Amino acid sequence: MGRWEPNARGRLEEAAMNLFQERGYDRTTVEEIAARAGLTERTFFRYFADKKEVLFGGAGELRRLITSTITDAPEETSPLEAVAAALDATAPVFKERRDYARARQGLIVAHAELRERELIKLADLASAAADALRGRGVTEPAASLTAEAGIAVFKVAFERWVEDPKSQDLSQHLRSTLDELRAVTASTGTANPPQPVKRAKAPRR
Amino acid sequence: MGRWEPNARGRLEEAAMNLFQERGYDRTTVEEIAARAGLTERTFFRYFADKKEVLFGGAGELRRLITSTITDAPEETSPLEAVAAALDATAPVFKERRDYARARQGLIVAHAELRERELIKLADLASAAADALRGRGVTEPAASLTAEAGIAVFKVAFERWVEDPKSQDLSQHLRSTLDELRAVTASTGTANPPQPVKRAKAPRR
DNA sequence: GAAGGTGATGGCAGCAACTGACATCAAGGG
DNA sequence: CCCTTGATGTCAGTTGCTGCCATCACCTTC
Repeated sequence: MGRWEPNARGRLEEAAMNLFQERGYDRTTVEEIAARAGLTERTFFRYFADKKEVLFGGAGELRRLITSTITDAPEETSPLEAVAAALDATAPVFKERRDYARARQGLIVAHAELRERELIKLADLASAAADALRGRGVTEPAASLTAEAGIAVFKVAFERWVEDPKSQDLSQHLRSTLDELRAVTASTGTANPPQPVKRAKAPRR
Repeated sequence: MGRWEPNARGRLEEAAMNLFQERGYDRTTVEEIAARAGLTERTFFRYFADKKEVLFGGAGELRRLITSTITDAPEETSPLEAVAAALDATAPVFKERRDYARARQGLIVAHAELRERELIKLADLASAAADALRGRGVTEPAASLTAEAGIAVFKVAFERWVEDPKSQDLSQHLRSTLDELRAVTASTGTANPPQPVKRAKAPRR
């Protein structure tokens, strides 16, 4: 297959992660990553579309997990429950690599460019979930909304999980956050006329 | 103030938008933008952190609008309602520039880098909304979740508004989408006492 | 009204991310 | 043993972006 050692992609990912932690993300050059992996810069860009992408290798796996979980859910499962089950299905992936996930998240929150990439990956997961819901017959406004709401739950729950000093399970965070979403949306809902809110004055920031 | 013509920032934004539509985003160079605005590349980067940012000049205004609307909402207003009012407060901003908003959105959906930027701007709005909610005494899991859910509503509603051939108001889209969110989250819960859900459907489309 | 300060702009050099075109090498098949 | 194939290397070039310093317009101040 390859020319030299196998698993070039994995070597690049590992070299990148190590270098990012040693010198920081932006003081690490792609050439250095490639060199540590025993490859060249050009080869790096054959495996990853750009420098950021080397930190998001698992996105495809998550997408498949979510899609299949929603698709395979029992027919009577409600859309939101199906999405919740899909998010829960991803929990083990993170549980096994909690340290890696933490280190990675530390990098992401510290670099706006990486946060952007993370957000588009999450949006992609939402899109995949919406597709899967439509495959179950959920009609359009509801499908996208349920998927987006699910991702919102995931974002909040994941953040709390990473910050959680005691290793409470991600699944538990997901469940309680979902309950919180239900509570927050269930309250004084007027399905009909949301009266125009009178704003006081110009933003005095 | 300036050296020559005033409003360098505005000239750069306009030149950029025009060039993006003429040649496309990635076949337009920053040097060309600056030249059309009668400036140099170096000056462009004094006004905008990077090439993408020239399309997101209004973000600060939106942020202030959302923050002040939530802060100034009557005390008895529920968190979700306050967020909904804040989103609604942004509608006029888009209404006045519907054509610009459409053209801009066309560029954004066509370029992943711009979608990333848009997502982080939305996340920033969510963060601002969460801050404002906390300022009203909303405790933490709820504040972030309500803000994120609100942004999810905004994303879906805005998308539908842009695609809407007949110019239905963004406010209307926001309202119906919020109702849809309530409907979708209200159904068969887990920990919560699931109340029998009888809900009129939001406008089906 | 001449001197000096200030803020915006230009000019230039340079780095690093990324790309296209082409050469080269390892491995397997016929 | 040659030839195909896929992964890798090499090289040149573009572009986004930054640091540093000079320059210019405008304003203040004496």
